[in-house]
Amino acid sequence: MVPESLPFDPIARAATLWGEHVGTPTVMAAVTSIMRVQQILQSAVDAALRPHGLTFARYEALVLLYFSKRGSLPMRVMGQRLQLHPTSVTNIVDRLEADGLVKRIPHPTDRRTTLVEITEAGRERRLAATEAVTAVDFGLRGLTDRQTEALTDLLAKVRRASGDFA
Amino acid sequence: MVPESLPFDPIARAATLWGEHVGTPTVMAAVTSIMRVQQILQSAVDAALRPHGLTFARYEALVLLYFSKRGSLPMRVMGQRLQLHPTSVTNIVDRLEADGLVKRIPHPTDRRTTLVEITEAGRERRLAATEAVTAVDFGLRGLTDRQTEALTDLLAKVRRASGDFA
DNA sequence: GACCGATAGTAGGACGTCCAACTAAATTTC
DNA sequence: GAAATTTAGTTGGACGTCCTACTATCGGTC
Repeated sequence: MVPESLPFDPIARAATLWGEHVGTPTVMAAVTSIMRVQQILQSAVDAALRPHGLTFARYEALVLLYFSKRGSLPMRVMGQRLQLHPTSVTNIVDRLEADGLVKRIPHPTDRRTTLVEITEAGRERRLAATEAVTAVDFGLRGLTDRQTEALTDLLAKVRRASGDFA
Repeated sequence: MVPESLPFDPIARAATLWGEHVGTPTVMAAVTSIMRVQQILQSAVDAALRPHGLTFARYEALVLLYFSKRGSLPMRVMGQRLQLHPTSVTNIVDRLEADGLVKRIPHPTDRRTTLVEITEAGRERRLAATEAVTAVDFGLRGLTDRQTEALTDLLAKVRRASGDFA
């Protein structure tokens, strides 16, 4: 989440904080930009979802379950797909369940495993929320399709160099 | 913060979650990549700072104060420079003060204002922490200098289109 | 000089994320 | 087949972020 108002030039932040003091200025500018853009995106999506009583994290979980074959997944798998710590999954499922959007059901054969199943209310909520998310252009309208692809490619290089895509 | 292990291909996440269901696939791939890279960077910096008893947020605050002219700033200004909600500044300063790295002092003329001043211990901590942060290459070694600049430029376009750089 | 809106900061609460430690169950090892 | 190891999930605590609501103070207006 980011403050609603941004009463200054964020570029000044990078200069003030990093300048030539820490690391390569070029690198730090990129780091700061990524941090900032992520904030912007997160904020935009959360704002769109708030009227629907969802956060981005919970929306992602709902979408994940919706598009799963059986409408249910083990919590462990949810954590893998959403790149979340097991405790974060517990937290999110707790809240979704409290809202009646999903429910926990025991795994038929593995008693360690808990399946999370999307409810009918959850399906309806996802539909409404998706309309809101679709209406957000994610502030990426500043880029052409080719530039968007270029951005993704550059970020993919970073991820690869960081051992992502394990 | 991000889980230490990432036992799957994050690209699959974008496909699973978004596919052609929400928005333009190209755009969503970029969004997902930004979210992910931010996670990676945040995680790398936090890991480097943990041995020094700092988080990235607190480190930023410390650096900001260190490079200020008088070694002190009003909390309001800190919030502007760091793009943080006033309550987040309160939180961070609380913790830094508890560690003896900064201290609150009253503003000489405006009694509403609280100045936050870096202590000697704070200066020493910043130095040690900066060495740790400098050693992190932020996973951007996957890019050449030119590519890093290209990345920053693309992100700047996004920020501009989103009304950043107010 | 007395209001009254704007400003600085804090308190309390929600949320998402992590880690460490724990329980329960399955799997592997011997 | 019993013991050790691994795996699934939860609990409790820390942290950072936000929002709403509040107090204290400043400044401008009348």
